[in-house]
Amino acid sequence: MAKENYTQYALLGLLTTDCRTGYAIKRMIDNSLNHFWKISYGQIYPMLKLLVEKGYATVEDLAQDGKPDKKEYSITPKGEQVLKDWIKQPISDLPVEKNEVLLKLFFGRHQDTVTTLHQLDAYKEKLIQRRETYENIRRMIETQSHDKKDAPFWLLTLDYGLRTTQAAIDWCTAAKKTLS
Amino acid sequence: MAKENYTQYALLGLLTTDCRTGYAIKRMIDNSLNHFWKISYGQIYPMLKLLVEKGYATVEDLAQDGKPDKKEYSITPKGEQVLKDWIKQPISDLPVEKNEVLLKLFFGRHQDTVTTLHQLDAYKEKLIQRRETYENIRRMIETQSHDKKDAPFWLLTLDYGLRTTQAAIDWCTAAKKTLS
DNA sequence: TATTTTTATATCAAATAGATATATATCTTC
DNA sequence: GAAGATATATATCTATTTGATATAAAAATA
Repeated sequence: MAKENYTQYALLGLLTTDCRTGYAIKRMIDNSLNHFWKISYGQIYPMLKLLVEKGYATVEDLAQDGKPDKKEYSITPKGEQVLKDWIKQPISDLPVEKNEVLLKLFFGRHQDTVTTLHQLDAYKEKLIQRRETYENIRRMIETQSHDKKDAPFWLLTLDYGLRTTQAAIDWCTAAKKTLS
Repeated sequence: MAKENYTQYALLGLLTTDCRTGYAIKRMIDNSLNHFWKISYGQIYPMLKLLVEKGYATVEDLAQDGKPDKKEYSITPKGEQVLKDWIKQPISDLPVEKNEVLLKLFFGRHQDTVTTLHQLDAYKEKLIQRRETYENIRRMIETQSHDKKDAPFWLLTLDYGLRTTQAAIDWCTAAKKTLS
């Protein structure tokens, strides 16, 4: 059986926001969905083409004087229906989240404790930075007066990122105590 | 630049435990490292071959009467050094953990609240099951008297899984309250 | 004016995910 | 005791994803 094609739905969903070009979609995902999604151009551009082929989106080729062409995409009613149908589908099984730090710690007996503690420090630092990023996104969403319809949902997903990141930070503190 | 080859290190690491066949490695990762790692046979078998080619492991072909051949792998001192060198490397940037439920919730305004609440229920249920699995693994590690050297590290990684899963469960509770 | 950053599209190689094929052994249930 | 299910074990294949690179012009900055 073929894998679920999440890319398709992510793009359709983003076309219902202000994102209309492949570049804008990439930026949006990297900046505002980065607590639960990522994507590459190698996924975006072929998929945008496919969406148009399937009639889920339309494209407007904007040839500007001198500038390179710009393609603005819009979701169609058919595309909106496909998006809604997917959203209401039962959720699939929980994915495994691969974590390099935990993989190293799992084999931690092969290393001296001091080095392991340094790595936990570095990990905690990165997590704290991530938490700050999330706080910034939250402030951005809360201050932007437009997008009133989307905002509550966006804040909920952010809260997920904040809570799980905080739990990971707390774990770092506890783990360091255990090891030293 | 080529991506870090974590598969290599995961296999070398597991060869320092009781796992000696591709099948045993797969089972171990699916059962005991499933809170932070996953792997496919398509990664395992070619990589085991490669480890032998590189001199990081040796293989013993056990042709049993009637039974299909069984290949038992052992890590070499060279392989152990490669493993240790990798473990001590600075950790890389935090990966993005893709989450289907959050992607749907992000586009939640396209759906009625009741359906969304049901999906949050289903998600919470899966998280609770996951937490139970982790508790079971913890009991297994704590009761098994062998592996005294590895046990403290394995319990630390489990604690990570328990804490972040609990945070996600708490988020479900809070999110449902917000939406209803 | 020169350099850097941002906007914008496109493609490629390597790695991963998930499924399937094959074959035997063992365990369970009728 | 036979049938069916589950566990052991290796191998391969396709689709998808990742991360990098190429290209080019506009806009911002120094």
